[in-house]
Amino acid sequence: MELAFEVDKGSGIPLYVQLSEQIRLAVHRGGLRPGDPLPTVRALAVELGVNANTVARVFRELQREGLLRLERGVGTFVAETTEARAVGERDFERIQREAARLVETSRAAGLRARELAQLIETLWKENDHAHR
Amino acid sequence: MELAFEVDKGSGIPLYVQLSEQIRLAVHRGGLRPGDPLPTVRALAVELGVNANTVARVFRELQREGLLRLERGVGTFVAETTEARAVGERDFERIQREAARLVETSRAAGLRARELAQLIETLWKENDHAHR
Amino acid sequence: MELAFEVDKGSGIPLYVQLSEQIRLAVHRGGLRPGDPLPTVRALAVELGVNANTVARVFRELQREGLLRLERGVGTFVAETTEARAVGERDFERIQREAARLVETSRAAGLRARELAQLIETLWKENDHAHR
Amino acid sequence: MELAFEVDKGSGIPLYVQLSEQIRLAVHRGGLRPGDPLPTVRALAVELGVNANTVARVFRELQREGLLRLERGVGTFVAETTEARAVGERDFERIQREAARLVETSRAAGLRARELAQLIETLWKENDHAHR
DNA sequence: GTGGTCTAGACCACG
DNA sequence: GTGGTCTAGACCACT
Repeated sequence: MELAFEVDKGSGIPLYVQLSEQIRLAVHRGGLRPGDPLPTVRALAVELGVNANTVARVFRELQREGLLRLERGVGTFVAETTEARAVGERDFERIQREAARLVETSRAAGLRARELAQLIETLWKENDHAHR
Repeated sequence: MELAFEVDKGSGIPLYVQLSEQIRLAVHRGGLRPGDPLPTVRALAVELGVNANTVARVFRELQREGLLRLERGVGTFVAETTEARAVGERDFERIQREAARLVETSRAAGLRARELAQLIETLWKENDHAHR
Repeated sequence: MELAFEVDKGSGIPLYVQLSEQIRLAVHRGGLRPGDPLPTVRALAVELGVNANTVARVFRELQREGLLRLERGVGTFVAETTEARAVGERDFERIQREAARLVETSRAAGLRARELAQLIETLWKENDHAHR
Repeated sequence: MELAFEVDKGSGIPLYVQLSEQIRLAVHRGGLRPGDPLPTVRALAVELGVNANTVARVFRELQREGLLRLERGVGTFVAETTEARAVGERDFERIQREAARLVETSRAAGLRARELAQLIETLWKENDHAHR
C-alpha cells in the first residue's frame, strides 16, 4: 500500500478534516510508521490541489495532538510517541480484511461510499447505546 | 430499531451534511419507507438541538434530490420515486450484519468511530482505483 | 379560447400570485368580460388542486381591486367597472399576435417559458430606464 | 448593455427566484459568458439591497444546476459546461428584437410588465397543449 | 400548525 | 477578502 492522500472538494466536509483524518488513519494503519517523513507542505498541497496554508494547518494541528513532529528547515515526521501506532498490527490487519470485504459487498449492492461510512457511524452509536 | 437522528456539533462536519446523510441512509436502510412521514421541521430541530433553518435546508435539498416530498401546510414525506429505496433488502441486511461485526471488532481493538469510517472511505477509493 | 387556469406548485411563485395574475390577464384579454361569472371557489380549487382558502383569498383580493364582484349566495363575476377591460381590443389582438409569434420563435430556439417571461421583464425595465 | 441585476421587493415573487432567473437569463443571453466572474456575494447583496444569505442561496442553487462555479476564497464564475450558453446567439438576437418590439407595443397600449409576462406564460402553455 | 422566505450578524474555511 | 455554515427570530403561504 502506498500513500496517496486524496481530498474531495464539494463533499461539504472541510478539506482540513478530510486530510487530517487520512493522515491519522495512515499512521494507525501502519502505512506511516514512527519516524517516517511526510511529504513537504508544498508538495502535498500541489498533489491535493489545495492551498499550502490548508496543509500547513493540518500538520500544525496533528503536531499539537502529538501525532507528528515538525522540524523547522528539515521536514515533518511521524512522532515516536504513544499517540502514533495505537492499534495492534494483528488486530488492524483483521479489521482491514473485514472492511475490504464489506466494501466489496456494498459496492456490489449499489451503495455509495459515504452511505456505507454513515452506516458504520450509525451502527457504532447504536452499539454504543446498547453497551451502556 | 427506531428512528433517532443524532448530530455531533464538534466533529467539524457541517450539521446539514450529517443530517442529510443520516436521512438518506435511513431511507435506503428501510427504516423510512416511501410515503412515510418525517418529523416536522421544528420538531426535528428541537430533537437535534439545532436551528429550524438548518433542518429546513436539509429537507429542501433532499427534495430536490427526489428523496423527499415537501408539502406546504401538510408535512414532509419520503418520496414514492425510484430514488427512495434503491438498495435491495436482502443485500442490505447482509451488509448491515457484516458492518455490525466490523464495528464490534474495531471497538475491541481500540479504534474510534471516525477512524473506522475513514478506513472505509479509503479502502473504497483504493478499490475504486483498482477497478479502473 | 377557453378559460383554463393552471398553477405550478414548485415554481417558487406563490399560488395566489399565479392565479390572481391569470385572472387579471383573462379579463384584460377579453376571455372574461364584464358581468361574466367565474367558477365557484370550490370548483376552481379542485381544478387547480389547491385549497379553497387560497382561491377565496384571490377572489377577495381582486374584489378589493375592483376587478371582481362577489355576491354572497350567488357567485363571483367580473365587475362592470373601468378596472375591467382596460386595454383596447384592437391593440390587444395585435399584442397577442406578436406575443404568439415570439413564443413560437423562442420554443424553437430552446428557451424555456420562465426565461422568456424574464426577458420580457428585463427588457421592460431597460426600456423604462431609456425613456426617463 | 451592462449587467445590472434588479429585484422588486413588493412583487410577491421571492427575491431568490427573481435573482436566480435574472442570472440564468444573463447567461443564456450572452451578457455573462462561460468563465466570466460574477460580483461577490456581499457586493451583489449590497447592490440589490438584499441580505447576503439570499444571494449566497441563489449562487449555491445555480451551482448545483451546473450554471455557476463557486470557488471558496476566490469567487463565483459562469461554468464552462454545456449548461451555460445553451441558446444560439443568432436566434437569441432575433428573439430579443421581437421581444423589444412587443414591449414597446404593450407599453403604448397601457399594459403593465407583469401582465405581458403573464400573457407570455399563458400563451406558452396553450401552445404547449396544442403541440401535444 | 405546516413548510418557506428573509434578515442581521457571528464565526469558519480557504486562498 | 472569498464563499459557507449556523443562529434567532420575524413574517408569510398554505392546508
